[in-house]
Amino acid sequence: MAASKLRVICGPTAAGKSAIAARLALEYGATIISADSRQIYRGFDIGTAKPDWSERKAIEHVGIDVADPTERFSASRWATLAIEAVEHITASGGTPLIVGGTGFYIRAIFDPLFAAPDLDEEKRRNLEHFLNPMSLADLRRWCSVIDPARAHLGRYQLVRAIEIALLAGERISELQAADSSSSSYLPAYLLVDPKNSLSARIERRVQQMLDAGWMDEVRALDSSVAENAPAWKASGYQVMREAARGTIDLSAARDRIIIETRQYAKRQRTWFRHQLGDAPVTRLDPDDPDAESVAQRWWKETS
RNA sequence: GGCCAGGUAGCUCAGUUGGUAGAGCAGCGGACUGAAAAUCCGCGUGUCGGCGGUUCGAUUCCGUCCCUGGCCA
Repeated sequence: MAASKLRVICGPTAAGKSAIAARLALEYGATIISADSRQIYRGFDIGTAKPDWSERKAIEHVGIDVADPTERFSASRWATLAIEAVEHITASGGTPLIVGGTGFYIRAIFDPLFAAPDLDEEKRRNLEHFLNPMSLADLRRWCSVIDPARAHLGRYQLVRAIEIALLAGERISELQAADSSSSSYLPAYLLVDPKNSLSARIERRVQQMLDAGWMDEVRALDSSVAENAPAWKASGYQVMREAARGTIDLSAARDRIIIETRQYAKRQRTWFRHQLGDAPVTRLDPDDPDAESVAQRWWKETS
């Protein structure tokens, strides 16, 4: 069976992906699948720039509000959900459009993750109990013995590599190499990135979030969502929580959030620069006068 | 006007008993296979406020001027 093409709009945060996606989705009757690891969480709305209710009424969105803030989500869970949505939308005559900035999630659709070995939950908990307090340097030493190909990575990756090696007797690096599964989809990327104005766009958007009542949202979440819930890891939320509690003042919080968001956007740019593989990528700068025609051409070329 | 404390990287500052300097933050580059808005790795030349003087050599000592803050008039 030939792989079918899937349209994906990606790019750094605050680049203007949603606006372009909304225009195309309205015009062509598409359903948007959000590829965003923070918009999955219920209640974290303003700071994750979820589409508001009027937008969601006009355009069908999936992948938003699908998890409780305390749940640890995963790339494979998202990929499963997204593929199901694509199949469902296609079967009922619609057109799926993937839109988001979580590159790792998006890649999991087109370059499927290896089938993870089942780990004994109790053993895993015990091992994590042992591993979590370890220093980064020690974790790295362990990993360089057990699965050296992963020893250069970050803390969570090291822990996972050690767990899989010790509990399943397999190395992630080898599971990966041995994995031959392939996707039934091919990506057609529209990479949205304002070369010069991203920083200013971020600043503007943070201010808009503040004006839209972000502080009130965070105050309410602080009293109802556990402090260590994964959803709090979205850019700005921990700083806003500090501001809501009065530990830092609002203007300092605002400055800090702008910085955090820029740093995140920079990591995204690095990802999209190197991790998209051989797939065709159409670049769009929303500041260019021909942005709209680039988007239209991209849509029509992809069928 | 007088006295005091400062003026060193984009910012906050350290330092050089005279041999032209380094931290944090910011910034930049990179990694990434079930936590990814996460987790990590790498990158530090800048008239050491200006001009003179002493010295083989001054960012460092001396003089002078400029700027900022504080106190006194």
